[in-house]
Amino acid sequence: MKDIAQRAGVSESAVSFALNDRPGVSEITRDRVRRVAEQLGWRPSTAARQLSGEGAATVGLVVARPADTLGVDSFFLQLISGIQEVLAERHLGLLFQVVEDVADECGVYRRWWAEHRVDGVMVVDPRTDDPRPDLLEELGLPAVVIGGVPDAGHPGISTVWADDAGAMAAVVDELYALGHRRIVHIAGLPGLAHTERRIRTLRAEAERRGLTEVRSVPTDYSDAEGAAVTRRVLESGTPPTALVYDNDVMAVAGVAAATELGFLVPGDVSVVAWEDSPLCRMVKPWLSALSRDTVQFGRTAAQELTALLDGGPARTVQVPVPRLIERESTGPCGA
Amino acid sequence: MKDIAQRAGVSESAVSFALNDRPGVSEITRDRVRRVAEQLGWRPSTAARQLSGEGAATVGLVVARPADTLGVDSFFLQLISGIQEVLAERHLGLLFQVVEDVADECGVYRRWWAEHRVDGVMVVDPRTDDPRPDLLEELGLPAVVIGGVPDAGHPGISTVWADDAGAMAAVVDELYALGHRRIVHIAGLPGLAHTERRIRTLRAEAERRGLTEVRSVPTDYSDAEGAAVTRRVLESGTPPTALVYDNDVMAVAGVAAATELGFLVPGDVSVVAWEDSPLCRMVKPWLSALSRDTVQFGRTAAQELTALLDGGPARTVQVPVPRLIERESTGPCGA
DNA sequence: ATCGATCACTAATGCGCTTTAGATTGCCTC
DNA sequence: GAGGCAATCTAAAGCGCATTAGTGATCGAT
Repeated sequence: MKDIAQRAGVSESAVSFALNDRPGVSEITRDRVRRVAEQLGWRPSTAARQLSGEGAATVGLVVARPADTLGVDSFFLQLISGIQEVLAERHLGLLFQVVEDVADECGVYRRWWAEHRVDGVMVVDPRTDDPRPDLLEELGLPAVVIGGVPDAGHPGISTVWADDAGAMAAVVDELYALGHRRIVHIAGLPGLAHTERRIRTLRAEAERRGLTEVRSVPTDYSDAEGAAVTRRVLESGTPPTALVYDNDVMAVAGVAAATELGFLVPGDVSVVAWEDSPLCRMVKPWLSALSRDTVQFGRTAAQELTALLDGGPARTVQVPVPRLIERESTGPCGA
Repeated sequence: MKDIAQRAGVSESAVSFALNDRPGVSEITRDRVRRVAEQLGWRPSTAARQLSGEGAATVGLVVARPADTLGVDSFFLQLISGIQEVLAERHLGLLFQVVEDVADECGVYRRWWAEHRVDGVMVVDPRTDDPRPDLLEELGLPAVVIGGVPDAGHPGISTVWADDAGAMAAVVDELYALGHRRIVHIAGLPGLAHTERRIRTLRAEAERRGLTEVRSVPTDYSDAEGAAVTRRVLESGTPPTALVYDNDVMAVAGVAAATELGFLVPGDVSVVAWEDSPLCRMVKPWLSALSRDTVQFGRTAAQELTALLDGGPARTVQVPVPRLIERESTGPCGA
């Protein structure tokens, strides 16, 4: 920057004004400085900038999942690439961290905050009794919760959410219409907010229709548990005629398990996967799935965060309800 | 830090000495300062630290793949979680970015370098005629190339690599032993170094054995192309009796496509997937796959980078050769 | 008893940038 | 033509830390 000042024949302050579109320099000087800066390939040192009051030009994302259950679904990378698109435009960096559990995650937030490493964070996998919003509010770290429930309790935190309840109701509607009365929901991790919401909605919908043989079984999202639970419920006295899996991986593993037990899909049992992905079209029968635009989800979340960083108010925005794509794994109830 | 100095009754310099294990303070003062710092939950501002000569305490990772082909395989998240493990110990952050192509990637490196944002980077998906090592060498940015070939041309850059050639040779060995003489390799992206290496090795192995009906077909790694190529080669006059897929996703899609055409796996055609993952055990038949410890791969790479940051010499380290796990999709040649 | 050396600590500088408080000039007004 | 004002620019301070050059005090050696 000293170089620029020298070459342009002005003071460093003038350079700062010129490059940050601040008043105090004439247009011709501004242009000259800009040209010199460009020519020199100058970029402001984020460290120096940050030290003098600006932000860190970085947002954080921490994922709390054990390594082995992390890579199985494509959700995260899709989400991240959506986030990136928006952040890249504004030259914001994404600091990414994988940890074991939520306690560690809180530790990371505290550290980032103390080190002034990030201007804001994106929180994924919101949970019931989640300590993170409280913490972030306390730290004063702008945040957007991805996939949470609208939460009036934290005025500084934005929420981007999909209507899982509505989607679950739609799935039950459709299965009911197909004649299914015994439905098992192979759910995801018990602590997650959207898992609980789906479970509650399923129960409510069942009660509304007077269905007694409808239930949810929580799992860890892994293919192994998906298959195991599938075997268990299908081998019970009165097996369900429809299975709803909370992710694509379990659905695929479940179909394989069912087939092995001699159950035809969708003849004997219908299957719905909550997350759509190429996977659902890679196995036969093709899986009916709840589809949403995960990349767009990420974009929306990042937009909310940048809005927050710009001093905007916290908002709660809803992304489109996941749509049920009926393929080959759902059909009329045969039992 | 000023607070700490005040509360401990010493100067800021003393605090700095104490907390950085530098000589110049007595052990009792050091302890006292440490206690106060801990009590206050103090963490050094990375920005300030960086400004006074230290590094950014951050390493960068940029992935150049279009969003939709990104999430399909579990490779990246596995790799990243391995990387994280090592970085977290040293309180190094991981700056992550997804871009469209290598040109953009180079732009990101230039920007990071100019902004002093990272101390080093990890390069993935090395290519033939890759511009990145040259660039990084020019910028003087410590780097480790993940999955490259040993490269003597860049003294400042470490390489962590798996012996794809050896693995391919082992696969051909095994398939040959099973009686297969017509083999098609459904390869990955043409520009990638390991793709080319696998293709070359396959050709060499074929020539060595006098096999004429062995070839590679490059793809974009997607399930769609995997299935399409599978259909094309199986419908040709003399279809291959063994297929080697460069990733798990294409292998699964390929098996589905083959089955649909009436080919039995492994009766009519054997299938090997290059990358092992839960996916390979989720479909029937279970896929024989080349397995390696991707998380460990990431750990090794991160260790090399930290060694480089500590001023160590650039090295070339090899991770274990992927092992062929024979499951149900390979068998004796029936044709 | 005096000098140099060692130890424990403090004062002051600089990293690269933003920003506030001047300084200088030209121009307008009455 | 003197005072005032806007426009354009410069000087200087400060962000939080590391580091270098100092400052006393204590100690052992002569």
